[in-house]
Amino acid sequence: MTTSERPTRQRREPSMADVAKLAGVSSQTVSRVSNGHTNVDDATRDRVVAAMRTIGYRPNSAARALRSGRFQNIGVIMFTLSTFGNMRTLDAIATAAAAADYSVTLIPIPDPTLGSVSGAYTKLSTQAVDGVIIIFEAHMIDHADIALPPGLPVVVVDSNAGDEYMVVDNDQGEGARLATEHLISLGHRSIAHIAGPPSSFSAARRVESWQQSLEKAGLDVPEVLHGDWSAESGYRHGLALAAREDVTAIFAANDQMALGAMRALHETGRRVPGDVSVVGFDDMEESKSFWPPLTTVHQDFGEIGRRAMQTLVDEITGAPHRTGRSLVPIRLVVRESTAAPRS
Amino acid sequence: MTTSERPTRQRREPSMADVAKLAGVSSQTVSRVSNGHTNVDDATRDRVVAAMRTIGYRPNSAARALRSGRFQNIGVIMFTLSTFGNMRTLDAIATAAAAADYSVTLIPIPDPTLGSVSGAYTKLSTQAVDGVIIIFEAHMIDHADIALPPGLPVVVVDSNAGDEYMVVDNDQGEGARLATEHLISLGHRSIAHIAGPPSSFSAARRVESWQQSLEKAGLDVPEVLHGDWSAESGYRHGLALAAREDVTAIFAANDQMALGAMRALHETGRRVPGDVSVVGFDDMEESKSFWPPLTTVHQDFGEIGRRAMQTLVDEITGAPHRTGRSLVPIRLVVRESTAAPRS
DNA sequence: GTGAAAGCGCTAACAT
DNA sequence: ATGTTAGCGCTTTCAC
Repeated sequence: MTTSERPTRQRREPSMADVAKLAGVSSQTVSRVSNGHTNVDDATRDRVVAAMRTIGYRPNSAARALRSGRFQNIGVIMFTLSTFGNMRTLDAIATAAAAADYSVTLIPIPDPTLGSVSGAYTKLSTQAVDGVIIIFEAHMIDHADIALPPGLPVVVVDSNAGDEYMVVDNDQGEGARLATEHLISLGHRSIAHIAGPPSSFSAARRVESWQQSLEKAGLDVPEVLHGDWSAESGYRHGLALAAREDVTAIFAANDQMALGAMRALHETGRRVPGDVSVVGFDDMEESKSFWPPLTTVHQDFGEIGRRAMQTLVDEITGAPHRTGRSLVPIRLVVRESTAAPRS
Repeated sequence: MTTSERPTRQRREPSMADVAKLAGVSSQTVSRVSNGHTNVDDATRDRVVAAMRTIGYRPNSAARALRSGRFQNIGVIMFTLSTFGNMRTLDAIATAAAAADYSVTLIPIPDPTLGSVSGAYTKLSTQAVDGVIIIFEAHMIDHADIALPPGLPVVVVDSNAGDEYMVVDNDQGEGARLATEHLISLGHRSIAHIAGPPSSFSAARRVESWQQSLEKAGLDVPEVLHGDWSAESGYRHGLALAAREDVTAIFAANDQMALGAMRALHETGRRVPGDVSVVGFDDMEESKSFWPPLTTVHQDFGEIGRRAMQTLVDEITGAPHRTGRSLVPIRLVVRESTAAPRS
C-alpha cells in the first residue's frame, strides 16, 4: 500500500563485516575462513562459520573479482547451439569447466557476419571472463580481421585459425579418409559426397580427404554436392543421386544429411544398402536407430571439450602447455547402411 | 630466460583514471561517456572516446557490478544439454537474454540427485547472477527441499514447482491430447504409449492426458511403457509392441523414442503407417526426414525462452508481471507416419 | 593466529 | 557540463 516500501530483494546482502561483528573477530579473519586458509584457530573458525550461517552470508564475487583480478569464468563464443556437434562440445566444455572450478558464460552470435562477431567481442570486453573458447563450426571470417582484447587467452575449436591461437579439433581428414576407404574396400567405384556449406572449414577438409582417397584408389572424383548440414539439404541431393543408376555409395558430411539422403532413397524405391550404401559423419545418439542404422564417423566431443578447457586453463594460469593444433582421434562405426555393391 | 619476467597478460588493464588523465578530464566524465549519459559536451566526449581508443580501455565489469549491485547476468541450471528440448530451450534463453542485454552463465548439474542440485545452488551463491532459470526436464526432487539464496529471482521451466516460483512450460497435456485424438479420429482403437521415465513430470502429464483421451473415447487404456527418452528405449518397447497384432498405433513421448519404435517396426516387417501408425513429441529438426516422416507434436521452445527471460527480467527489475503457471500453446504436425488402420 | 590499513575500478550523490 | 568525495566488499600487506 505504501510507495516507500521497498521489495524484499532490495535488502542489503550480509557482508564480511557483518559476519565479523557477530563473531567478534576482524573481517580479515572471516576472509581467511571463507577462503579456507589454514592459519585460523579451530575455535575461531567455528565461531565464524556459525556466524556466517546465522546471517546467511554469501561471498560477493564482484568484490572478490575486483580485488583478485580473477573471475573463475570463461566465455564460449558460438554461432548456434542447434548443431549436434556444437551442443556436444558445449556440454563437454561446461563439464570440464565445472571440474576445474570455472563457470561458463555463453556468448551467442546471431549470424556469422563480421559485424556480429565483432559485436560479440565488444560485449566480451565488458564481460567478466578470464579466457575464451571460440567454436566456429562454419564461418567465412578471417580471424585476423577480428580484434580480440589483447592478452586474453583464447582457444579455438574447429577452425582454420592459423598460428595465432591454440586450436583443438577432431581429425576431420582422418575421419573422411576412413569413411571413403571403407566404401572403396567394400567394392564401390562411384562414391558421391554430400558436403557441408562451402564456408565451413570442417566441410572443406572432409571434401579434400574424400577426393584424395578416391584419387589414391584410382577412382574418378565426381562433382561435390554442397548441402547446409540440414537433413532437408541431404534429401534434395539424395533425390538427384537416387536418379543416377551408377552411384552406389554416398558419403554425407554429417548424419543429418545422411538421414535426408536415406529418406530420398527410400522414397524413390532404392534400397539401402542393397542398391546404395550411405555413410554419415558425427555419430549422433539417434544414428544407430535410423533405418537402416547408419554407418558413420564417430567424433569424440568429450575429449574436444576437455582438451580445450585444459589448454585454456593452462594459458590463464600461465602453466606451460602445448601450442598449435591438437587433433583428437576419430573412428569409423560400421552399422547396416553400408554393404558391397550388388553386382 | 629470467624468472622475474612476468607474462604479458599480467600487465595492468587501463582504468578510467588513465583515460581521464590522457583526456584531461575527471574520471567521472569518463564514466558518463562510458555509460552513454547525455550530459556531456560533444567535444569532451570526442576527446574521451579518442583517449579510450588509444590506450585500449575496457570497462571493468567487476567494479561496475560491485558498485551497482547488478551483474547483467543470469544463471541457467540444467541437468543435461543432451536432450533436444533442453538444448532448444537454452538456445532460446540465450538469444532472449542477449536481446535484453544479459549474459547467460551455465550451471550444469551432473545428475539429478539432491546433493548435486544443492551443490549447484551453493556454487550459485558465489556466482554473479541477478536471477536464475531452472530447467528441470526430469527430476524427482521436491523444490521445497532446496535452499535457494533468499530473494534471488527464479523462473522454472518444465516442472511441477508448485506455487513458489513462476513456471513457464509447454502445454504438455494439450499436446498429448492432440496426438491421441488424432489417432482416435483416424479410427485406431488400440493405442499404446511409450512414455518418458517415471521421474519426469512432463512425461507424467503426457501419460495422464493420453489416458484421459482414451477414456473419453470409451477405449481401453493399455499399460504404460516407460522409456528413458532415448531411441534405444523406444526400440526395445517397439520390438515388444511389434509382436502384438492388436496394436495399430503408438504414441511416443518424444521423437527419439518414436524413431526407435519405427526401427523396431521396420526390422520386424511391420509397415508404418500401413500396419502401425506412430506419433512423436517434440518435432525436432530431423523428424521430417525420418522414414517415414514423423507425425509429431511441435513445441515452441523459442516462446518458452522468451517468456522465461521476460518474466525473470521483470522480477529482477521489480516490474509488475504475471505469476503462477504460463502455458505455451502447442500444435500437432501431421506427416506420413500416421494413417487409418487397415481394419 | 589475528588485526589494521590500504586500495582494486567504478558510480551515486553532491557540489560547482 | 564537469569535478570532488566517498565507499561498494573484498584481499593483500604488514604489523603484532
